Amino acid sequence: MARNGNSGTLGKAVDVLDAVASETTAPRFTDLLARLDQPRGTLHRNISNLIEEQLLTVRPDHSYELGPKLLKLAARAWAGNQFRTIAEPHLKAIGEATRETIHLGVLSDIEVIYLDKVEGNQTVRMHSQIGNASPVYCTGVGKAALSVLPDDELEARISRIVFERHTNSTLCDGDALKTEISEIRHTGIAYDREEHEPGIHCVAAPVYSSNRSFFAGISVTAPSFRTPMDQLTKWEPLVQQTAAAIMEDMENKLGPRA
Amino acid sequence: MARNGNSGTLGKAVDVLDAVASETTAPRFTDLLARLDQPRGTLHRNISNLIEEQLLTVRPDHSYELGPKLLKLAARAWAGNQFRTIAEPHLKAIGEATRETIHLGVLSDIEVIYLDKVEGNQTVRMHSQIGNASPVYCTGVGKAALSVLPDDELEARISRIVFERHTNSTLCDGDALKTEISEIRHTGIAYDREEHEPGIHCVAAPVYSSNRSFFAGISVTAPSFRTPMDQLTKWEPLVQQTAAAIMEDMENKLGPRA
DNA sequence: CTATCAAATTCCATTATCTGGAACTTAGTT
DNA sequence: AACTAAGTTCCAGATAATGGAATTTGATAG
Repeated sequence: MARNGNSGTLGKAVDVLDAVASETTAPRFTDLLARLDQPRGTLHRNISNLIEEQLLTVRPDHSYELGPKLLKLAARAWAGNQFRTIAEPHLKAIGEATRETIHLGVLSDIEVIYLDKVEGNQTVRMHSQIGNASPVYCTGVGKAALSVLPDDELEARISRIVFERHTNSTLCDGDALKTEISEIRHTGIAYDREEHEPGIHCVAAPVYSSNRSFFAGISVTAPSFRTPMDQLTKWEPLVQQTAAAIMEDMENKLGPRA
Repeated sequence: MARNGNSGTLGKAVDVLDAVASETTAPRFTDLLARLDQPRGTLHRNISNLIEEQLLTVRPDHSYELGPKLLKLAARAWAGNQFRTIAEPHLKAIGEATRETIHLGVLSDIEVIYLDKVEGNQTVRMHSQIGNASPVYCTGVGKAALSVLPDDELEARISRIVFERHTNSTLCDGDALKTEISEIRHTGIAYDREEHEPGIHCVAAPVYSSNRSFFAGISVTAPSFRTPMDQLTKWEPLVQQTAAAIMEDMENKLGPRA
């Protein structure tokens, strides 16, 4: 559980933020001390610096919370994100075509971070998902993005995964995942067959640019009781076309050279 | 324009993030070099470290963009934010009562960072505002929060403001602002009379806890063509009651001691 | 295709900053 | 009031950041 060993001063500081972020309940000093093997003095000063920068906040009971400055930076990160901006109209289009939820996610080490979400049904609050990170191995976008990675990178990342069972369809070992990835490499389509959340499945396609080492994906997500598997299958071409259209826009807008 | 002088290694790194965030167009290395007086070598390594931590991303044309990791951290920061969680039901309630847009913002130096937003009319995308930072001197929430600051803090912060005219009602000097703050201190209500955006005005009340040095505010925002000033005036008690209710909840849930 | 100039990246001896063990202070408990 | 656990401060030593200069890369023009 101890997530440590990031090098450099900045790395240590980010480790602290990660530790605070990954606790479900706001940690106190001792909790962090136990979790991150940084010595007392060091940890204390790292925390003080983070508080100084508004990246961390102290609660009245001496527990720590991520600071509002992160929200400010993230708002800019979201608005300024080039890939997201380019993809946006395409996501809206496929959202209207399918009337289901569309996700745009980018690969970040062994997680998928969602950059955007278009709802078929507009009742759910948007921001509840933006920025959320999910494991690669049990999401459509994650597997799609993995499938376009060069072999050595794929190996390296899979070896770093710590599998956790989310549903009884979750692929829980590296070999099963590798087998599925090689299929996805042929078909160009990835499925999440209720592997992350029971009752939810999706079709996904990769969106990437190898020479920019950029790996992402889009997906159409639906509840399985309402939208059966064969409907997802019918959406395959649409998902692939949308992915292709986004990649084409990227090539054009970013210039054809690497 | 040069925003520099933050001390410590982490401070320098955050300066870089701030610089990238505050440029409207993604800056390249030289742009940052000019903006932040960090020497070439130093800046270069700082940038590399930030990229390593996924807090910054390089675009194909060597310009820099804030990284997806910020979105991940911000999603946690938002979800875990204690104040926001406590305020949420109250915001919903006043949102339903007024059928207008409700903002929850927290004071961060001389800016207001919006923590939450409840729409009267649900067509606008939620996340477009979360995390957005606005100047203190021309927003209702900003002025409300300033009004509950101790005198010395108030002075100090006002002296740091660089006023910029947003509309022709914007208060553009410290004295005008101080005069208005002292009125707000009596009434407990702040207005933004189209001072930030033309056609938009709002009523706001402070939400704070001096002994926790926590300063924030809530506001009801409306387009002036649809909702005239005297309607805002009628909402004064409601806004104050909501603010009071949030503060009471905070006292109860955080424990009465400082 | 090659020359030219600007921008980006690397290098490394110096030095400031971070490190971390231990002593100290504060808060909560029996 | 005494005790225990949690949080904070201190400072000599080690490490990682600094920053000027040299090198490489890349864009633009001839």
